[in-house]
Parts: sequence; structure tokens; C-alpha cells
Amino acid sequence: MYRIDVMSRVPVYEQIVEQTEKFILTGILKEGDKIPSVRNLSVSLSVNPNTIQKAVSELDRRGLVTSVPGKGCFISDKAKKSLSVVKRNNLEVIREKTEELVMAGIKKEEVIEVIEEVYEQKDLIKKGNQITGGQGND
Amino acid sequence: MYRIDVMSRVPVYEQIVEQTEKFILTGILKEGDKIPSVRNLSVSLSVNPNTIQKAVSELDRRGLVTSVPGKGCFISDKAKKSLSVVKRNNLEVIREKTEELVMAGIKKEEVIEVIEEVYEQKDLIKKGNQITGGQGND
DNA sequence: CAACTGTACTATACTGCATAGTACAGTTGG
DNA sequence: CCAACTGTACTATGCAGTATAGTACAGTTG
Repeated sequence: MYRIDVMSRVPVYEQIVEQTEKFILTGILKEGDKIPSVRNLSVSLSVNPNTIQKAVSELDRRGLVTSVPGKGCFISDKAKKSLSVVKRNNLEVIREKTEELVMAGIKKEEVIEVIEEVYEQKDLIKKGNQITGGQGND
Repeated sequence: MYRIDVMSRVPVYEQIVEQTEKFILTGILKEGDKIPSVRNLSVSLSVNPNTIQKAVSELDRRGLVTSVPGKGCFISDKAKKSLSVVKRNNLEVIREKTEELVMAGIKKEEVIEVIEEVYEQKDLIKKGNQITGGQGND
């Protein structure tokens, strides 16, 4: 489930937070689901328990999970919705990156095309799931 | 000219690199221009000379400046062009951020609008400069 | 009760960033 | 030539963030 890149400049605990967010957004983890235990994840990812716990604490702080001592850690009720709100910040990042592209002389059409591509892929996945799997790509 | 945010999580030396790149892209620094000396910047920004030099070394490593011992540090001949090539990586960042927005359920139109806005502003600045002419910055 | 869960704490080590200070070499203008 | 500037190199120190190791306590479950 989780994939840790020890060579990354992104701290391990942050990678776990990010991936958990992604799992929630994509529906791999749904509201009420139990996430792997600290010690369990620690072993399977070969990461120190404290590092895992740091990630869990952060997820808790963000209101994405609710920890129950003795039972486990569960995805909060409105995790997906609140995540969607937070991810709106990505628009600001996109704005900044686009401003640099403007200065670099990259044409608007080229940026728009990237956006279109991503949203096209989304539609393909939707339709692909409805009809069948396995089709030619370009 | 330069502005350092000591509270930022971005290292000071990296801020200097980024801002220098921005100055090159926007034309504030042109090919052949001399950038402030290490000791000079060190004083005016209240930053250790070694930190400044680290930034200069990085700019040199990226081929954006050419250092001449005894004379100074100058913007390389094809700095702007090579920078434009590098900045194309922003498209990948935008792709990733857009993918997250898709998962968060943000509509394509909202993303496109941000792109449009940035490029509109560019046009406004262009026209503004044609009318008002040169302006003095510091 | 044993085995699991989350949580808290101390201690250690490594890394990156920034600082301080010193030193050497090349260029320039008086 | 010399003083004052330029870039560059090096060692040493301090600090913060990350990750590790180990221990401990409390609640839940079969």
C-alpha cells in the first residue's frame, strides 16, 4: 500500500501523510476505515515506530484521522471533504508555477494542454471502469 | 533588490538562487550584468558570506553565472535561454498538482481560469510598459 | 491474561543550514 | 607598488529537523 522513498528529500513521515491523503482522495481509504497500526506499518515499511507515529499525529492534527487508544486509527467522517477544501491551495501553487512559465516565454496553450490532458485521463478512467478494461493507448 | 525571508522553510541560499533566476527571467539582470559581490550582498542582506557563496556556487553549477576571481560574478551568455528550458519542468509540477485537484473534485474550468488570469496579467503589463515607458525599481 | 492498539518520554546520531574566522589568489585604481 | 576590492577554499561551531532505539503506560479484545 504505502511506498517510501528513503532517497527523497521529503521526510518519511511527510511521505506517509501525503500518501494517506492521496488514499483518502482516491477512495482507497474511506471514512471509517482503519489504517494500519503504527507497529505494523513500522515493520512493513522498515521505518521506526516513532516516525510512523509522527505521521499519524500530523494526520490527527489535520483532522483526517481519529485515534482510539487500544483500538486503532480511523479515517475521520469528513476527511475527504475537508481534504478537497485544503487541496484548493494547489491552485495557488499552479498560479506561481504558471507565472514563472510566463516569464520563461512558454505559451499559454502549452500549459492549458497539460490541464486538458489530466482531465481527459480522468474521463477515460471513468468510462473505462464502466465498460471494460484493456484498450489501446496512443 | 534581493529579499530574504528568514522565517521561510526555504534555505536562504536557495532563496537567493531563486530570486536571481527570477531577475534573469524578468530582465532585471541581463546577460553580462555583474551581480552584487559576495561580501556586499552579505552585508546588505545580513547574511553570512559563506551562505551567499553557496548560492553563487549553485548558480555557477547551473551555468547561469560565470565567476571571474578578482573581477566579479556575471550573468552567463545564454542564462535566460537555458533558464527557459529548465522552467519547462514547472509543467510537470502543474500536472501533479492538477491530478490532485481532479481527485479533490475541483472542476477543470477553475484550473483553466487561473492559467488564463496569469496570462492576462502578462498582457496587461506588456501594454502598460509600452505606454508609461521605463520605471525605476530598487 | 496475552496480545494487540495508541501515546509519551528520553537519549542518541546524522544531516543540512548557517555562522564565524582565516587564508590565498586575481584585478583594479590611485 | 599597494590598498582595496573581487572570488574561492578551508576548518570549526552551533542549531534544527529527521530518524533511530529503547522504555513505559493505558485502553481494547479474544
